Amino acid sequence: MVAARHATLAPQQGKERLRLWVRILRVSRLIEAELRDKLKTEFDTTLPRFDVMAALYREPDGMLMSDLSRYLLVSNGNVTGIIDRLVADGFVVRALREGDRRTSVVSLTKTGRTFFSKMAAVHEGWVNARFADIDEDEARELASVLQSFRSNWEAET
Amino acid sequence: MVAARHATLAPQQGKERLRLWVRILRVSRLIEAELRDKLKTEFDTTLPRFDVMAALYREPDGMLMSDLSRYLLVSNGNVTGIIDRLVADGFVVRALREGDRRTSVVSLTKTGRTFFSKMAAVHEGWVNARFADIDEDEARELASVLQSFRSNWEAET
DNA sequence: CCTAGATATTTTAAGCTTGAAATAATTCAG
DNA sequence: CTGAATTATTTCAAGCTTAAAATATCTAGG
Repeated sequence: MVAARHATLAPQQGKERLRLWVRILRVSRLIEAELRDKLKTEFDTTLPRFDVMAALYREPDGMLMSDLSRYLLVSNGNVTGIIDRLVADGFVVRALREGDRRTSVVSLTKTGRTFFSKMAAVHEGWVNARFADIDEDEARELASVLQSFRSNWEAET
Repeated sequence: MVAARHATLAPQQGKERLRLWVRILRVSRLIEAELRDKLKTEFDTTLPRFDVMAALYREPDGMLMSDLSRYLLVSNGNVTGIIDRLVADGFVVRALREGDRRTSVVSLTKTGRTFFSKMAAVHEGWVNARFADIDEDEARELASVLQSFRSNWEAET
């Protein structure tokens, strides 16, 4: 009977975890869609640009292209294009780095910092409003589960 | 003093919720990246194609393009392209619908159903393996928080 | 019947994304 | 010192994605 129990129980657990994943994905897409829309209409920018600027905002001394792509979990070539456009718009500069001519350090311009800091404040408001229904304890616990999930991931990989 | 307390406490709460959002986003991107990679190497397909096929698999009688895009939370035009390629590969058919020549009903072909059902089983295994660290209770609670989050969303919107 | 508005879908242009190939520069074993 | 391997980035082709415009069809009011 053990085998039989396995046959019915294991799939059940599997479904539960699959369901969790589907819900994480759905919630994250819902919110992303809303943020994308708001960024577009209120700041005439995109989510990927916001993400890149957020990363650079945290590093006033700039980042290498490879640091950016690793941090944002996207490919190298992807970052190149986004940075190209941000440079064209005057929000970002590429600086040559003394001693290693392969790399360039990208960082926000003054204009970029000013623009992003305005955007970040509004963005935080949007997120707070969206998550207002989730109470503090739940938010904290949920965040901690996700955090440990990610730690395990990085330990395994 | 109440005002002063607000001034320090409210931002703190805000940060907590922002952090939660950032973590949801990160976990979902980590997993998506892994699934994309596995789908590519093991089934020579993509995540969007998988998503479309999953939706169609649940509806043997087929779906309208607009149902698909609403369900998947993506734009109309987006679905058109993915379906075009799935049709070209013989996984999906468009059927004219009697009585309304604007619409077409898309559904999986026999080949498509067979292919997807193999893929789905393996996919479920990947997700289970990934979420193995999260225990059942946590998974259930997390899923329920996300579910009610989404319900609230849909009620508000 | 006719046409104005609504509905379903496709097309388009611009930007995002990936993985792989190409370029360029650095490092290090011999 | 040299050249083979490594590292950092860009380029490329294909596919994904969106919002907006274009098509095509349907529905209803007059």
